[in-house]
Amino acid sequence: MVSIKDIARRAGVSISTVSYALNGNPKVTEETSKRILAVAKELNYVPNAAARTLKKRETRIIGAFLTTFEGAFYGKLLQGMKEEMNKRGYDLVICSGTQSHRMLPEGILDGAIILDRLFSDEELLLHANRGHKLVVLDRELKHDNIVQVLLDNKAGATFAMEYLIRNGHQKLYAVTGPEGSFDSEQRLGAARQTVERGGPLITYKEIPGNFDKASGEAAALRIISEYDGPVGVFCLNDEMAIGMYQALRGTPYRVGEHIHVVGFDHIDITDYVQPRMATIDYSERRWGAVAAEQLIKLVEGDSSAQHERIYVGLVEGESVGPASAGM
Amino acid sequence: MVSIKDIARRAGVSISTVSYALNGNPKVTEETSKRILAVAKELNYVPNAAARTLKKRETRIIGAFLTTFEGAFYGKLLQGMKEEMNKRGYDLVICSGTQSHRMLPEGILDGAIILDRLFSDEELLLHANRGHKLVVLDRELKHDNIVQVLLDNKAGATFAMEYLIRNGHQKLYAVTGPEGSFDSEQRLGAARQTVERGGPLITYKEIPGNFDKASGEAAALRIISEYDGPVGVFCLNDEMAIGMYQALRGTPYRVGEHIHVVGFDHIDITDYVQPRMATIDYSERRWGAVAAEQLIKLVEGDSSAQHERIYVGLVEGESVGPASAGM
DNA sequence: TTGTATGCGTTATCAA
DNA sequence: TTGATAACGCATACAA
Repeated sequence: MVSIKDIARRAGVSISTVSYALNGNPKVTEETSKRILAVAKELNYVPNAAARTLKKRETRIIGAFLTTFEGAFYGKLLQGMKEEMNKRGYDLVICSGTQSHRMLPEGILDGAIILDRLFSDEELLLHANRGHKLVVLDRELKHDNIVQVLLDNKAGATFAMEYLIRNGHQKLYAVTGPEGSFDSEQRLGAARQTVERGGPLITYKEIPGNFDKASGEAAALRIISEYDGPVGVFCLNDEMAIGMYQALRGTPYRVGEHIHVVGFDHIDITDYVQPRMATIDYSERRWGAVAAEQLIKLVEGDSSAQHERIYVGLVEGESVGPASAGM
Repeated sequence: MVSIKDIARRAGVSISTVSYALNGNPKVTEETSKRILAVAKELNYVPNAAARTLKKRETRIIGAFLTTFEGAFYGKLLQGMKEEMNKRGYDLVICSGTQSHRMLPEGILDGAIILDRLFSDEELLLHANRGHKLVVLDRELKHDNIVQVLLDNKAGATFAMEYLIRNGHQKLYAVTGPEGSFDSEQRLGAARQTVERGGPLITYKEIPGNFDKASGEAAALRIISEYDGPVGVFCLNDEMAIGMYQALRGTPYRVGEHIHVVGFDHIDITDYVQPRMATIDYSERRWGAVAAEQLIKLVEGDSSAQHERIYVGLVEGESVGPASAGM
């Protein structure tokens, strides 16, 4: 391994001069600097991160923590984060699993973005108390070192339910996400509120789901078994709505005619299915970028770091028609 | 920040004793050790990674490099890697983009697994020459510090093409992956060989694809436009085969009757589509685990580290029927 | 069994 | 403008 000491010897200067030159400090002559840089390149010098970190107490690496690498993978979200980070001179690494949590307190990461319910509130607060900077995307958590960047789930769920009601639907269902999911609970809360405001004629049932295709299929079967006229179904994510489409394919029940469906997330496939699926849209990429931006502010001590909300919108589709259509 | 110095002071011992105690060195008394550990816990001590790394020249962190976080994301592969790594006391982080390459030479990573054609051979060899340990999943590269863990693409492609030929197909197509893709090139090579061995009656065409759904759709249109009897199509990955299914849905051409399709990868959806898709199967998880295992061997200087091949198998499906079916 | 002292590679203070 | 030196937190050879 080649260190600044080697460069110093070779260039006939002291290590401090080398350090200055490598860091572009103007105190050192253009001349010397040039010579030193040349020697550095010649020797294939690469700075040692551990040494630098030990001195400067920063790594310029940010970690994003996920529950798992499998399944729906938030690709655009991570990509949005990465691009924003890189733009600002930070690197992003994706981590998963309890074992990797150590990287935060050990000082390998300058900060972390959390999208992992298995990372407990208590542990996060512990890290925050030790001075580590965090952005949470999956919970509400108050601390000076924690910023929340949350999806506007309530607005989205309200849009979805109002869309069904506006189309005349009075028999409503919601297919939920897994227990403990922040997104699911927020969406569900707003859905219930919208139902309450909808008047006494509305009936509303909740079917427990899991945010996966299988639970959407199961929900479809349950709805069919109870069917006695057109219903409006708010699937709390698109994945389950797709499952519902698939389960209905072999039956006499048609989406947008008998079963009216709204999803959430606007995943790619919703634009291609027949009939086109109504869903709630937001920019995953922007979500990531905003999270990155706020975290870097926190890390750099910029006091303008603050909680952010990611806005959502309704995408209409033929998966929802007037209630009269299925009579 | 609390260091071993603080613990030493508080426990009334020297820092070396603390260091010994924390590292479970039997030289220190049960007594003292207990006291020191208690103090460490009380002060919420966490070792400083930078300092430890500077001394020991290892981080116990491995990086996996991907081209992008978006799109098909090798979830099971990464999960397989992660589990194997964790089992052996290493952490895995996922990286993407040129900027993050620095982590290898700077000593932040003990080794890396490469699945990113944008990481050039030259750069990899450079790192290997500096003593860094690598496992490549996406190319052949010879170096003492590099181990290859490659899918048996040739066997897979051969299985796929032979399956079509065995079913009597003589008009064959291959829909390729993007240019420069190692997997695509290997599969294509084996496909051609199989065709040559298949005899003079066979016609064979290649349609350039991109490993995505859209190019599968495009390929379907092209095949339809040339249609004059049943054809066998080897899509070099499942994604494109799914695209082909979709494009065919609105046409009079049926999969497994007019257009006979084999994919590659055995992604989940191939089991659910109608008709069930024939494809080439392998364990992504195992691929990851084997890569992790070999890399750790390299890192730890175990000379038994060696190139590995991940075996594949044919999954039959109704997407391929006898050639006579579509007459 | 415990303590003293040194060095890992870098940054940064201070003196020359 | 450059050089000598201390310090970051830890591991470890050696001394006590």
